[in-house]
Amino acid sequence: MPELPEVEVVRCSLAPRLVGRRFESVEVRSPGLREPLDRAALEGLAGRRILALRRRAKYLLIDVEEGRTLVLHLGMSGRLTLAPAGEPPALHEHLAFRLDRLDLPEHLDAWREGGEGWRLRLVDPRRFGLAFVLPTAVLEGDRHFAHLGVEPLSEDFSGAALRRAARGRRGPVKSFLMDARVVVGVGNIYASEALYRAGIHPNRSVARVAAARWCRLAEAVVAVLRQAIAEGGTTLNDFVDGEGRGGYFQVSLSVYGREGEPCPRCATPIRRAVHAGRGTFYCPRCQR
DNA sequence: CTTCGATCCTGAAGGC
DNA sequence: TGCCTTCAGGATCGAA
Repeated sequence: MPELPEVEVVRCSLAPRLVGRRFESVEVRSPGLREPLDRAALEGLAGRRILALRRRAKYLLIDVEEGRTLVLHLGMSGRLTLAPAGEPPALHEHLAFRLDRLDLPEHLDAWREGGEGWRLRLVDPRRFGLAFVLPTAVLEGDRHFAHLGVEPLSEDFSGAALRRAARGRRGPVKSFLMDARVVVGVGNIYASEALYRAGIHPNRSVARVAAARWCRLAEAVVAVLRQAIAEGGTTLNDFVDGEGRGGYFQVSLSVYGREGEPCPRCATPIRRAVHAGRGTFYCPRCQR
């Protein structure tokens, strides 16, 4: 489900409601997701105040007091949302973090609704997600992060950076764009969309992409990701932000999921192919 | 070293 | 209506 824009949308929606509060208690309701859950480490977050919400690649990072960071990954089907503390657990609710209550004037205290406070919960039917705790200071050295490439919305990302990373490599440019060692956060939806915007055929070998086209591709990646964030992410099936609201970018998708529909630019029917087992959508006329 | 395919899991959708 | 197959936004591992 979530690629970079969706994780960013979750982060932005939750940050104002989480930063400054404490995890009052932590409930670990499943033995594991993609990896076993460290019950003691997660429960050890109880009582700590939330300092910041950050993102690295598709990981959401929740920094808490005393130098710890809760790392969450939503996998394919994960949802991270707020719910009233008294609401019964959802199906596949693997983690629940009960939040403390802010001492606000009553007319400002939305948290007072229901009288029981709120909880942050991770629901993930397919259990492809991750949840673990790391010391904040050594986060980047962890095996989940050590190999990751450049952030596409950072200043370090450019056509030149892509071209450099492509040196000595082969294979289709679509697989290259989805390789987290090259650039992070670009998943199956936005890889198709960025290649369409750049006019590059997904099957083109990385060895045959000219310098100017690497620049167009980098610009297309940034434009697609920024627009998707602005539109609240892509809700194809089940993506929602921290408040349970869906996104709108699915309306703006040019090719993804549109096999047989006319290309927005030239009306040629959109085609579907498969790269590394994943569906790829493209216009055979606009993309070369 | 890279690249590809299989794999973890549930649920939605489509064919019959 | 119901049963069966196929496919899905990610990331890792082993094989070649």
